[in-house]
Amino acid sequence: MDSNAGTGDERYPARAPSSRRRGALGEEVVDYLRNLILTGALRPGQKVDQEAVSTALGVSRSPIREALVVLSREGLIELTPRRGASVVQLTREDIIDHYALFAVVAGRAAAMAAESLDEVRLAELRAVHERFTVENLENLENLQQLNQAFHRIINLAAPRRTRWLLGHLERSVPANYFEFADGWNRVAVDHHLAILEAIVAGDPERARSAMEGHLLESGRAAAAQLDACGFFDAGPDQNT
Amino acid sequence: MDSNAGTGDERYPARAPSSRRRGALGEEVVDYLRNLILTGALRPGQKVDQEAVSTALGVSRSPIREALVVLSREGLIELTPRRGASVVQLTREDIIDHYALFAVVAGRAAAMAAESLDEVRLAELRAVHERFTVENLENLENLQQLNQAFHRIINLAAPRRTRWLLGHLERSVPANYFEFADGWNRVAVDHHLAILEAIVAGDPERARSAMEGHLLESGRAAAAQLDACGFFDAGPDQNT
DNA sequence: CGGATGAATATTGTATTCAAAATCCACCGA
DNA sequence: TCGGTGGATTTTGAATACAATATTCATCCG
Repeated sequence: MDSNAGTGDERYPARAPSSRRRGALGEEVVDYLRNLILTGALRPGQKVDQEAVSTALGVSRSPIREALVVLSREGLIELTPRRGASVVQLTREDIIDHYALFAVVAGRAAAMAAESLDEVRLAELRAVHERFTVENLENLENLQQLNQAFHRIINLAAPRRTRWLLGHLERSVPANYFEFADGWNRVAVDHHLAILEAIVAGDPERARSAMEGHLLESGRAAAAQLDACGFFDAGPDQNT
Repeated sequence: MDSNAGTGDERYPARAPSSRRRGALGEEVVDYLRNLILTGALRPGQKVDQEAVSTALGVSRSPIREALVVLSREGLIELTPRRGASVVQLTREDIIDHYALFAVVAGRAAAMAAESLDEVRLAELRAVHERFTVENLENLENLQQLNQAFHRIINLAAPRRTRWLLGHLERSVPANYFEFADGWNRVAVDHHLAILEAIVAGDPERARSAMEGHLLESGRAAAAQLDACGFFDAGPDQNT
């Protein structure tokens, strides 16, 4: 079977202890596992072995368990008492639904932005959009950052709880990993422009529907991407 | 006085080890702490002492820590590395905002219910509403259960991710503890009726707006109740 | 030959221990 | 008197230890 008998496990790529300060080890593990799940490295249905993750990251099981609890709350893994954690099978419907939720919540934020953004923020928004427009389409890293910046400025107009929820919705879905492949950014630029104009015009309803449309489209795009990657059809791994 | 003299801490009421099976101690603690926070027993800003909770519940600190992580994700406490957990100060705006989010998400569920509920579910919904209408107004326990049942049936029409989010939104807010005081149930009955009729009529948009209106009103009612209880104005406790 | 049985093993959930950091407090000097 | 300083104490975050439950696998019985 395995050559690295006992400790190593190639399902869980090892990682340097990381420079992150003590006190956030749990968060570290959350990010690590979330990545593995959302990129498909951990197949749906597959069991998450605490010991294996522990040795892979070189930390004890305590932070691992913390991370598993968090991820179960995010809906990425299922935690069955005494039987451990297993990766949840995300379906196409889940993704579409998730983006639909994202749409209504972000729509709310956009509407508020149209009502309350001051000139400074508007200028920032314009600037970010401008850079987004001219950015080299190959530079995915940058595109993602600019996209996030655009949305973050808008979300600032929303009250605390809404911002909090948007943060959660943003993190717990494969989006970022695939969204900008293909010609999606072309479309996104148009969408962003429509949103920007509605906000500048101070028209809450138009901003809302522009944002909603944008995210519903994003959902379809993400689902298509994931589909192409075989994210869905690869049936649940039976190493339960 | 408590038997555990010396170690006991009256801020954290002791509790029987509970019959809950091993494997869910963390959840137990989550519920325990959430109750203390949402009922105002733990004041905003107050630090949560792991050791005290641990001895109060008679469990080790491991499940306590798990619970704290969960509650921080729910936005009820703030977790600062190396400095522990403290109760978040929920403002009136937070409550209103929270219900507004609840409104748009539940509105989505209601719209879907109007489109897809079958006769069996509709009958259930009618039955629950009927009981809700005639229930003795003094019996808060029952009213809450019927209210939840009503909403649960509707939410069943929504896809998985939406149901998941609704569950979270429902739990992490003081609502249940105060919502039905005063004459609120009178109003709720009317709202529910409007929602029910829209769903029966198969009119998604009407169902959505009825549900949204209901929850926005609920938010105002909850905020008013909490206000009357001094939930907001009692400034942050400085036992940081 | 197939399925039940039960000991051996592995993995989990919880408790306990340990080291680092933060907090507290008495003492000192200005 | 007041504020700063240094060490004792407390409290946290992580590692380890331990007990209970699941899982595995070889054996036995039909």
